Amino acid sequence: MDTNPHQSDSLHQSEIFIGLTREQNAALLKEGRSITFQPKSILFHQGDPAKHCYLVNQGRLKLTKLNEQGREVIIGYIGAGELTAVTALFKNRNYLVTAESLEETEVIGWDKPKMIHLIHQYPDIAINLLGIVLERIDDMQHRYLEVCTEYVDQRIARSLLRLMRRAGSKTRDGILIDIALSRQNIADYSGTTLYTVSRTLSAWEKNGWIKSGREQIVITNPHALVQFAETG
Amino acid sequence: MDTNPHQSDSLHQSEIFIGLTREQNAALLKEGRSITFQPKSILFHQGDPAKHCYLVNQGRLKLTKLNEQGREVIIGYIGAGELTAVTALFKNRNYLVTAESLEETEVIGWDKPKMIHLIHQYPDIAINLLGIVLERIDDMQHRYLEVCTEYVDQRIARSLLRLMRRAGSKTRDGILIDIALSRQNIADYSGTTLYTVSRTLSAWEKNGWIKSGREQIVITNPHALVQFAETG
DNA sequence: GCCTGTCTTTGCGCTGGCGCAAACAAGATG
DNA sequence: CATCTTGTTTGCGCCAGCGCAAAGACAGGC
Repeated sequence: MDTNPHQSDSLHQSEIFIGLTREQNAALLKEGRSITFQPKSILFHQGDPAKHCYLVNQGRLKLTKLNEQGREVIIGYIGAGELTAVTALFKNRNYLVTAESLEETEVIGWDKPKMIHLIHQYPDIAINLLGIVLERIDDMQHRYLEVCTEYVDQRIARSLLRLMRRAGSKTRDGILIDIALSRQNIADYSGTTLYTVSRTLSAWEKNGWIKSGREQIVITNPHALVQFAETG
Repeated sequence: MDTNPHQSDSLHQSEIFIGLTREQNAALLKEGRSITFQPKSILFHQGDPAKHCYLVNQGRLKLTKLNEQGREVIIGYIGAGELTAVTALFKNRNYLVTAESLEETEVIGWDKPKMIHLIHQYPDIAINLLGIVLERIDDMQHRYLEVCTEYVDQRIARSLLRLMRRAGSKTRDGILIDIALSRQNIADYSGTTLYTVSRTLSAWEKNGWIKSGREQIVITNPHALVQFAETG
C-alpha cells in the first residue's frame, strides 16, 4: 500500500500541524506519501542513507541503535502523531537509528526537497519541527543524566513510567502499557540486562506496585514507582 | 558590557548563518544583544524560566545538568559559533541545563518573539537551527548508547577524542585539549568518577598515548585512543 | 492436545568500577 | 619563601549489577 494521504485519522493532532491553516495543512499532507507497514517490518536501518522523514499516523514504531560491537539500545517508542528521522530532511546523512513497526503501522513520508520547499512557504512548519526535535533532546538529556547517575532499578522505574505516559491505558487492575514489552526490551530501554529487569520486576510485583505477564506490564501503583524513581 | 553586536569576529562562521544574505545576516545580528561574561559566570541555571537563546561569539561555555539528588553530569562544552538554549525560543519552558563561562566569553542573545519574527521573514534561519539541534541529538544519542553499552575506559577515550576534535590545538608533543579539564570534569563528561579517570589516564600515560598534567591533557597517540574506544 | 519455540525466573559466582582515605603535587597568595 | 588551596594519585575493600546455566511458564501451530 502506497497512496496519497488525505485529511483524516488522528493526523491533525500531531505537533507538526500546530498553527497551520486548513490549506497549509492540506498542502503538507499532499506532499507526503502514505505507506502502510506490516507488523515487524523495518522502515529503515541505522546507517542507510536518510531519504525520508516519517510521521506515524497509526500504529507504533520502535527506534533502536547499535554500537560497533552490535550491542543494542532502544532509543524510544513512538506512536500516532509522532515523527522520526527528521535528520533526513536537514542533513545529508545516514539514519541514526533503526525503525521497526510493532503493529500494522501507517506512516506519512516526506523527502528533503519537498519539505524544504514547504518550510519556505510556511515557516511555521519549521517552528513546529523545532519543537518536536527539542522535545527529543530533552528526553535524551534526561535519560543520559539518569544512566550516568542513578541505580539500575531507578532507571527501570523511570522507563516504565515513561512508557506508561506514552502508551498507558486504564484497566480494572491499573494502567496497562499498551506495547508488547519483553524483559529484554525493557532492559534495552533502560541500559541494563534482562536478568536485572526480571529480578526487579519480581520484587515490585511482591510489593504490589505492578502486575506483569509475558511481554505485558500493568502498573498498579504509579505513585510508588515515581517515589522510587526519584529517591531510590 | 551589554551592547548591540555588529558583523565581526568569527560570527559568520556559525552554522546559523548558512545560506543567509548579507542583509539577512545583519538583520539577525541586529535583533540580538551582545553580552560579555567574566570567567566562571553563570549565564543561566537549569530550571530558570528560559528567556534567551545564546550564540557564543568568543570564549567557551560548560553545560551541566543535575538530577534530583544533586549529582551532576556535563552535557557538553561549546565554543565560538555554537548555540545553546534553543529551547528558550520554541518552548515555554525552563532551561534544561546550567551554562557557565570558562573564560571571558562573549555571547549574542535572542529572545523568543524576536527570533520567531525573524524566522517568519527568513525561514532559512529555522532550517539552520534544525541542523544545529539535530546535531546535538546525534551527539546525545551516541553518548547514551555508549554509556549503556561500553566500558568506562572506552567512554573516557571517546570523551577525550570528542574534546580534542572540538578544542584541540596542535603542539610539539601532540594535540592539546584547550580547555582546563580536571579529572572530575572528565568524569562528569564520561559518566564515571574522578578516581577511575585518574587510574585510566595514568595507564594511558604509561602506554604513551597521552601526557597529562594538572587540568591539562595532551593526546600524543590519537589513533591508539580511537582504536581503544571502538574495540575496548 | 501435544510439541516447539520463545520468554521468564532465580540461584550462584564473579568482576568492573566505586569510593574512602591518605599521601602527594602544583599553582596561588601574600 | 612559606603557606594554603585545590587538584591528583593509588592502595584497598566492597558491592551493584552482570551473565551463565538450568528450570519453569506461556503461546501458537499443526
